[in-house]
Amino acid sequence: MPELPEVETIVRSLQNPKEWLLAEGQSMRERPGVIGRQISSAALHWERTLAVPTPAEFLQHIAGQTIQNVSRRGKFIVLTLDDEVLLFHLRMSGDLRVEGQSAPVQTHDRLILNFHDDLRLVFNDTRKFGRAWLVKDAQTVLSGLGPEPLELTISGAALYKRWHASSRAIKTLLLDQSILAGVGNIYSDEALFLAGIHPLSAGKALSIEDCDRLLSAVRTVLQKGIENNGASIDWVYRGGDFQNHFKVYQRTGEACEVCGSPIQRLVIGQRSSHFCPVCQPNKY
DNA sequence: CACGAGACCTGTTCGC
DNA sequence: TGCGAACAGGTCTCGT
Repeated sequence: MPELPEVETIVRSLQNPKEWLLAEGQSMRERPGVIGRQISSAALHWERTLAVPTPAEFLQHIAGQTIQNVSRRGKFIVLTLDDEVLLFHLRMSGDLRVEGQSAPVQTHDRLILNFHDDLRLVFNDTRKFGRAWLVKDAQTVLSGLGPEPLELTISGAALYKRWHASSRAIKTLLLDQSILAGVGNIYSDEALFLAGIHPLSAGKALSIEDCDRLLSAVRTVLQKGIENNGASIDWVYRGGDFQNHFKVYQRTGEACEVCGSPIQRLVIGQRSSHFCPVCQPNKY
């Protein structure tokens, strides 16, 4: 499910500033945040959800800690606790929700954190790919990530250095989290369309201008995704609206909004890629 | 070392 | 209708 905009949406809902909720006309009871809440106990229903430490150590260490902050790095959700950091990666089907402890446990709930005040935080993950880490230093988990695409510290020229050094398809390079953190299959396809770049283009075939334009396009689609609370497809992840703004993703055979050509689908690096053969001329 | 294929999982949809 | 194949927001690991 989740790429940067979906993860950002979840993080914002977990931060849940009171004023924002009131502006939306929602009460704390309907969309409670987790900052400031103290964990009383935890339950682990699928052991492999926990990357580190062991279940016994986790259950012992987590009890009594208060959530001091919630943030995002790439596609990771970072909960800062008193003594340690709890990180989640939702992978394909993970989700986090906050609810009362009397709510029924759901089929794919994998990890539950109970708070002292009758609320709980639940990690639900149908496909069991998601992971949680409880560590002293978040960097042990996050150190391999490239820069945040929405931060202004990264430039097209810096990406050109990485991309131009590779003969791999730019579609694959966009998914490489060590080059740029947070872009996934939906937003890479949408960004390549916006930039007018064919997904099979080799990194080394891109000019600096191409890289500038592609970084701008990545930022544009990520921002639009965030503004629309992410994308909701199928049964996974609810509340987002960006699926109604896709130009190419999962639109195989439909007419390109710009030129009318049928959108095509290709498998690149074992991921499906959607593109307009006319607006994104092949230059690899 | 860089790259691609397979593995990890469950659920839905598509084609015969 | 039934049943297997294909496919799904991601990333590790292993072999070449």
